[in-house]
Amino acid sequence: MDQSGVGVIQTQGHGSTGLQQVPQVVPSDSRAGGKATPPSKAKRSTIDKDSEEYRQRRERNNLAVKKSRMRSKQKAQDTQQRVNELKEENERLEAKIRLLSKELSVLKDLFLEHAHSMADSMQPLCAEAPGPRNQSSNHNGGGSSQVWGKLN
Amino acid sequence: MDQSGVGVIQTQGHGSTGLQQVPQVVPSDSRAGGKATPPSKAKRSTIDKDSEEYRQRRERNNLAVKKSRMRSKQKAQDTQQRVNELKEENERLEAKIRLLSKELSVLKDLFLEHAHSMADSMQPLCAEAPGPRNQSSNHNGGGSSQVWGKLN
DNA sequence: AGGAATTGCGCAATCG
DNA sequence: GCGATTGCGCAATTCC
Repeated sequence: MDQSGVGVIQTQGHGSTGLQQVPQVVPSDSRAGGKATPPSKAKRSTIDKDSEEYRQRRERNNLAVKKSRMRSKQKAQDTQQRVNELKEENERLEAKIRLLSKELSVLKDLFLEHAHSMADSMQPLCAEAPGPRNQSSNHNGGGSSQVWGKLN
Repeated sequence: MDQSGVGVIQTQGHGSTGLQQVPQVVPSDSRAGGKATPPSKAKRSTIDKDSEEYRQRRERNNLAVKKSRMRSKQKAQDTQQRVNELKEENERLEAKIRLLSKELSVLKDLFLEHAHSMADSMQPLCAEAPGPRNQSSNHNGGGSSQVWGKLN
């Protein structure tokens, strides 16, 4: 980068780049709201660019601008990074969900098995034997499952 | 906003705002790499601001700049929104994890209860009675729990 | 009243 | 050669 910015830089007329100009801003009146602007004195319709005070103000503002832009850029970067962090966390959470789901599934299978063996040991009374011996609990993809209906 | 930009605007020297200047860019040589810059012809060290072609280039560039900045801003906004979306999703996932954990806890309690009643029904043989009657399964905050050790 | 912070804009140098 | 980026300064506004 370079950024000679051509314009009106030198604090004075130090004469380094051979640049010269005399813009002379003339805002005519610089009023938009139409309020009452006591033009008392009318100042000098030409903002003396050569004024010491003017240059100081400009320089301070330029500094502020640079600072503001730096922060703006930094913030953008931070936001981007936040996105990455959140993405990672999301994956971790999803992994955990997969794990918990699997555990739940296993436990439910164990439960069914137990229920069946208990039913088997009770031959005399209540003779009932469901068809399929089940195979892997209820694989409900994503519906809270609620254990099994009861047991909220 | 205004953006008189002080600078060198008028396509010509139509003289409307009383602005006047004679910047005369003189990059001296505009060389940094120190490579060989065949100064053949040497062109005109002064870029005629009044050139028709110059104004066209500037105008096109200004347009491009505006466009670029718009996109940049848009991108930043999108990124910010992405953060919000990810945050929401994160909360959803965490809620789901809480739910699954609770279900798991309940199931484990049921399991223990069953185990105990089964042990109770077996009085004669294997006379063994652990101390505490357990109270609410294993509340391991966040360690995969692995159901109970076995059953990977 | 006033300075710092923002913001829109144009310029010029670079980049691709 | 040209559009896209980028750093910078200016000026108007806004914020404090």
